[in-house]
Amino acid sequence: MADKVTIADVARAAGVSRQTVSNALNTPEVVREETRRRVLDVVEELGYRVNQAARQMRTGRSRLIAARIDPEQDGINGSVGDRFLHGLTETAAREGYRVLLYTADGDDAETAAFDDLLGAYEPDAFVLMATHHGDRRTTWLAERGVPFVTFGRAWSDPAAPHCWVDVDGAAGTEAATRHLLSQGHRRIGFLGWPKGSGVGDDRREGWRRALAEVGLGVAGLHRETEDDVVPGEHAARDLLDRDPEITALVCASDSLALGALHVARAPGPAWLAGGHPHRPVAVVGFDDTPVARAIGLTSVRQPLAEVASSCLRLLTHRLDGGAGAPPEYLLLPPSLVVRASG
Amino acid sequence: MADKVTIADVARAAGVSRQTVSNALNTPEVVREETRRRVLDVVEELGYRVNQAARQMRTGRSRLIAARIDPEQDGINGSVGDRFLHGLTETAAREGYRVLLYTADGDDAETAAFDDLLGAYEPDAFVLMATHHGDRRTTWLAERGVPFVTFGRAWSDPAAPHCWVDVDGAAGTEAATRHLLSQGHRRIGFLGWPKGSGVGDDRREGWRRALAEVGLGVAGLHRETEDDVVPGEHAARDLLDRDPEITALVCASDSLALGALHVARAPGPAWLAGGHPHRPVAVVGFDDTPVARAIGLTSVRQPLAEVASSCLRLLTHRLDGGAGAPPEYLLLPPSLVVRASG
DNA sequence: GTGAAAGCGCTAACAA
DNA sequence: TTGTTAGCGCTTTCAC
Repeated sequence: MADKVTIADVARAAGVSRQTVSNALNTPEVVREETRRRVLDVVEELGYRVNQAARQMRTGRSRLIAARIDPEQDGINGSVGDRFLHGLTETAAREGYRVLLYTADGDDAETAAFDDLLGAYEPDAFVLMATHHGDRRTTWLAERGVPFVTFGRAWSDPAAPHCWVDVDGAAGTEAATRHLLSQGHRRIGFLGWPKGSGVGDDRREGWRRALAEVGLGVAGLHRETEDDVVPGEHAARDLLDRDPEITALVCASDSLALGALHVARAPGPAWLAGGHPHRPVAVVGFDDTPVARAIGLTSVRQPLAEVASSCLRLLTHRLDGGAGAPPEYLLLPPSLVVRASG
Repeated sequence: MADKVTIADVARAAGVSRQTVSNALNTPEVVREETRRRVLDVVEELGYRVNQAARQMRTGRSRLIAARIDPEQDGINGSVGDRFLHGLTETAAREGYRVLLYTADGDDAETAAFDDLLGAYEPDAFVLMATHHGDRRTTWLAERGVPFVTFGRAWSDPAAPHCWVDVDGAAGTEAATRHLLSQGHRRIGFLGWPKGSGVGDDRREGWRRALAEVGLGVAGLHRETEDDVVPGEHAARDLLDRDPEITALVCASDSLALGALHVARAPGPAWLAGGHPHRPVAVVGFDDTPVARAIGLTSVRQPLAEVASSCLRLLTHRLDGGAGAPPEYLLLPPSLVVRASG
């Protein structure tokens, strides 16, 4: 283990007091240029680094940001969270923060994790993913005045009572639908999640809007189901069977889109488990997961690195600057990645 | 922010000294049963949690384990690291540790990250992934006496100079090859990475072994290439074009396997970008990524949750118990997930 | 079995 | 502009 260099060692070597070293590092403008240089040189030379634990005891700030790592659900959508986490870790490091991981299954388990973490490691803030209606996590944190941002808007309270960053899902499905319209498709279905989920309703809305813009209705053109491959396949089959005119499907996720592809391709490739010959139908997914890339699925891509850096920016702004300022929020545009499937 | 409950609050409420509270929590056997009960009741009641920063200052232990989060490479293989990280976080929490994330691009950047982290947050240990020949990270840590485990054996020094957990890749490809043999395939090719990578050579060896066991040679039956879809496709085409008798391919990764599938299926599904009609060939991948599941690719699965928990067990054993004990290591068996592709 | 004292490394407040 | 003092919450040491 490398021998620990403390602020006292630096002070001694530079011939100043410990406090001056601290000032040179944390409040440089208060130290004379020459002194500052000398101190920083010694810091460099000795390889001194401030000890977080000691600093935390004094300042009450840990420079730790806590984030949950999801169990991969179906493994397809899971990649979204992982890309986000990566972006968060990178941006955080640049701002002098580190990401602390935790797991939790459900809102209540997660608030319990908050409690644990705050008691022990005292993270300065939390970054939450996948906000939803009636999210108990945000109220728990807000009640206790713990700083946090969410990836996902404040669905329950659109008046934005907390910081959030989100991607405009409706704009994504709208772009997807317009793309299909421009390809000549006139009867375009939608595969989504049961009503009541903010994200799902938002994505359906974009599709509806794009059709409405060209005077098309949506009656009988959509199905709602659980977000997984097999349910997606069933829903797609049902939809296509009942309406022979449908030539394209917009899906709320790549999982659903993959299910749709199982029935939408003619002839279905035999090795695509459960594939049944059907008529050719264009399919667009959502999230641009590795699976979409692998199978040539057109998909709506979320700018996850940008979402992550924005989350961190809002957070540091709040942490380092005005804690009293009104919460900020940010809606980022997605992009459409066009591939062979549509 | 929840008001902080300190050990002094607990001591006061329980009518004992601070020290007794500390003992009741950390050295229960030294406190009288009755006192211990009373203290623990108050701890519960007040929601007291030891402050890590303060404890760390005293003990020098942070109960933090640092691990790298990878940028998703091609997005396919990336899922391995993410599943591993998840397992690590879950097991760590059960053992009273938390996972601290960092990113780094290359060995040298990673050792720089070690230096930063050790100076500032003082993680108790590191968990490294993807060890390789001449790994500068392990020597850096070993030289400084920093505890660590690796997911991936000590390739450079098989005498096991450090703790590691790995999956028996050769056993995986051997099982895959045997499976294909049992299906009647007699001429089975291999798609892998350039020689010299520990993992790649290991996986090729399993295939070779399985063929040797039934008296088959490997001359002209393998290709080495970069671990990505397009190179995999080219290599597969080359191999299949030159040897018309090959009816099955074992691949060192799902990325390569996906590339192979682009040429191995007849007729290639049109929406699989770049697909060219070819004769039908069975394909087996490695890692059982979400992509494998999505496209029905038979693949070798690594028990990542078990790898993660084993890593943590070796680590805590070393951390809490004998730091002087010889390094332990563990080779876990993979399993074959059979799907439509082979 | 329990309590008092000391100090880990740092920085806020104040004094020089 | 620089130095001194104090104390964050905890546990190790030693006295009782």
